[in-house]
Amino acid sequence: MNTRDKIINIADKFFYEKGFENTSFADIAANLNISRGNFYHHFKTKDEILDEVIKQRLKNTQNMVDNWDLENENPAARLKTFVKILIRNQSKIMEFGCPVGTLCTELSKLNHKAQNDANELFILFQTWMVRQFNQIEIYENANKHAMHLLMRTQGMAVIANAFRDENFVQTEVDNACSWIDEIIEKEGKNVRNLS
Amino acid sequence: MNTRDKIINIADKFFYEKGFENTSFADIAANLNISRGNFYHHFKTKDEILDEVIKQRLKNTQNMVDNWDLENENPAARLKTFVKILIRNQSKIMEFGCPVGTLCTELSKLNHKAQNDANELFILFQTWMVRQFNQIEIYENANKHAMHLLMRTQGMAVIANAFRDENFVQTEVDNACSWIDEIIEKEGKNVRNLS
DNA sequence: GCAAAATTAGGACAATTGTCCTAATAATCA
DNA sequence: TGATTATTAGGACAATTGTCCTAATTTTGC
Repeated sequence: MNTRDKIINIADKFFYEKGFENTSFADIAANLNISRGNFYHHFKTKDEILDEVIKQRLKNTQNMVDNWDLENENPAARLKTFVKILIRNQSKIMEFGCPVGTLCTELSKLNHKAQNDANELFILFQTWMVRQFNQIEIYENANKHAMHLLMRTQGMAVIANAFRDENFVQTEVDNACSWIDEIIEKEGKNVRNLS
Repeated sequence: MNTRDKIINIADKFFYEKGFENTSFADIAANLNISRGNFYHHFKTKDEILDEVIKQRLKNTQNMVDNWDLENENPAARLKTFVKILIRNQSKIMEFGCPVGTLCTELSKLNHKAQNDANELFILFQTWMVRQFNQIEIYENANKHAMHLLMRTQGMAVIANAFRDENFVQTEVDNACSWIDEIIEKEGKNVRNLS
């Protein structure tokens, strides 16, 4: 891997674990055993690194949801796979929160110009979930349901991070999965796309 | 108001709006027209200011929920008053997120020693909500329900902050209020404390 | 194998950070 | 009033920040 990509990867990790503002060039340089001056050849500013980190996250996230489409037979299972991300990444989320939510929250406080770019990560999930609801012919409330699931996962991540309670996460993931079943039972129409 | 209290108040505001790390002594001093060196007489460290800010928030929050107890006739109305904080503080929450959630999130990334103190703000709400559920003789699931409502308000705040969508907030507050009604209808027993 | 380009190291830079000192001023109380 | 205490201003301090320069080194392409 070239130095540029190494910088992006470590920055991605540190921005998540320590926060953007609280991660310095020195932190990244020390971790990669490169000199601080070396950065300027690859990135003109720290903000430019952030831009690339967000771009990479967007790409990785898109790949992830694309795989969810392939790996699951129906929209219900896909939506549950989304919710269960809280279980799969449980330890990291309990330690550092949601990578998307905490970044957006921080950039909002910093009034940072990359706010909109970071929000695209949310919008990616939102758009993908709307499509899942549409596939079972839920159209009118598709966006509301997508936002609701987005809201729940963010709430779970914040509380999981503060309380560090595994049982809470499991309970709320189960709740959210039940909610998905209920909504589909009530509003879902396209039976071919249901299990 | 004395200088010490002025410092705490402005720090409280700035820690919320700009974040703890991103608020400097210089910011506070400039806003109060006092010299930077003056701080040391009142607080030995920045962390000490944070401690006082959290103490003040705990006191104010306790007063707030105490008033909710007096102003509402039954637990259902009280719990809804809690949820509707998202409406009452809508513009601030859309701009800066939830004061409790964003502080806990930031302190977690900073691995700051005041994490547990900040979490007490969450616990205050949790404890208060458990008491509301207990009053209508919901005991077994009281804590799960309290955590659920805490989770929902945090999720709403994160999404409201990122999307800045008033309709979303209104819709989800309504959803949460409906959820309260449903739970009470299913599990509530003490009819004297119901409307 | 040599010239051009890409990459890196090392450090200078001005600005800002939290902390802490000293001296001046204001308030308090006998 | 005069002495003591509380409060404040102003700046020093070492450390750290992001930025940017130059010179050395490595890689690349002919």
